[in-house]
Amino acid sequence: MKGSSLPTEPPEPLDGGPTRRGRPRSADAEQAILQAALDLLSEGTDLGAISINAIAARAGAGKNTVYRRWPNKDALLVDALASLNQPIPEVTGKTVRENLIRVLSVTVTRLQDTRATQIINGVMAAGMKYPQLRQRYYADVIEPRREVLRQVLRSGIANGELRPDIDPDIIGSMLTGSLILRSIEGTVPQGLPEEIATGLADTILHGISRKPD
Amino acid sequence: MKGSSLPTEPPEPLDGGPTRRGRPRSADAEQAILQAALDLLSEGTDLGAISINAIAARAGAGKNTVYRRWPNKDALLVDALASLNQPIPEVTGKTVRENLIRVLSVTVTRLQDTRATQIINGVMAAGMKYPQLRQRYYADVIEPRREVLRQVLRSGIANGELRPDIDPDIIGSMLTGSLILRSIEGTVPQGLPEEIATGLADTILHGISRKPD
DNA sequence: GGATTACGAGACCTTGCGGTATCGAAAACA
DNA sequence: TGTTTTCGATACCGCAAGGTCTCGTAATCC
Repeated sequence: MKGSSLPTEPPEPLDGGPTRRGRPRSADAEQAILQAALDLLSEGTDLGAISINAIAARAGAGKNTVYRRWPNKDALLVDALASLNQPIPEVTGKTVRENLIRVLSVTVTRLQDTRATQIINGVMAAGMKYPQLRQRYYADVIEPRREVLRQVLRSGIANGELRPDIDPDIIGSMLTGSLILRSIEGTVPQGLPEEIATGLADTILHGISRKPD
Repeated sequence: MKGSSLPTEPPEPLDGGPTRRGRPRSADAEQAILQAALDLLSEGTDLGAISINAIAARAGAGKNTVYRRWPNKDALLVDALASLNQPIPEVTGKTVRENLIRVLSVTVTRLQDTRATQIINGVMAAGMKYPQLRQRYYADVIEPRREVLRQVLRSGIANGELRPDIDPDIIGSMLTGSLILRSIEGTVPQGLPEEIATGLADTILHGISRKPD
């Protein structure tokens, strides 16, 4: 199991010499293959069960065309997931509450998309079998968003809106953990993302205790 | 893929007639097989990659001995997971805070056990490939504990300790979701379970906003 | 046109799986 | 002792996967 983008990859110059002799590689085929892999992922098939045959067939490509670009299945899946990157939410609100709601709304919206949740579960399912894949998904998709969340909390501490003794990591894990858990369980709340985000934000901001003493 | 404990299972009487003719089945072998399955699970291998061959070899048993007891791999894994059941925490505290800390402490302790977390991740990884297994794990292990948590919260609402407008399900998902998420990420906090539980409980009870206005 | 490379399709090989069958030995009962 | 059942081990079957190779064809450069 070798990763992609290793220096030892002769069959993927595509850029080195400006002069290529024969028929050029089809960028369309490349995209079709990546898209087919994501399609299969989003259908809930677990990672181990996705076959190169199926990907090639779905993409209308030959297995040859796949293996000319990626050395093995792992590398292909890693690249497919990497192409999922989505814009990170901007936090331009005035208050921590506003920013929390904004960030959480994006996450809720994302999780309400069946395709996305299936892929998330699939990646979780990758377990140790595809450690690179999971690692990369975390680094590329999860972590940047959690960092935004942490940043919101830290700035809240800095400007005095939040208690200074809280741990942004823990708060972040409570907020996103709640959503991730419900995603895993298949019980993602289906209301308006803003309302759900608002509920979470207000809960974590003000707590659940009746007496604010 | 058939489940276990179906009525249609002739090759597992073991109790019916008090008189069995030949050599009796070895209870040791049965335990060894279940234990071997759990061992492999706890080593992080994902469920799909655990083979009957490996289980039998690890248990020092023949495949025959396995298939004489379980009709197929699914049934064996389901039984293996079922043998993991642990006592549900009792909630005998006076206040919601006490009970929350107690319940969460048990969960933290459990997640701090590498073996348990590996198995949890493995079950998550089962995804749609072994729906029965995941279903049963949820029903037998996860759900009873979440129900205890919900009960604590509901009683807190009933006796006025908690605001009446909160949703116990959401609060529960924030608390356990935080821990599950960190378990998945491999960043389970390693301090004293009581301290970690206390931190979570107080956070959710009093919120993070500075001014309790 | 000729050389070269990529194309889709699919045959092909090896590997490993779940599951079955067969082996001789061991443990119980009659 | 003889019968029956289970034991561990292993050969075997059918299947599906990853990966390689070979087709005839299409696109690009010289």
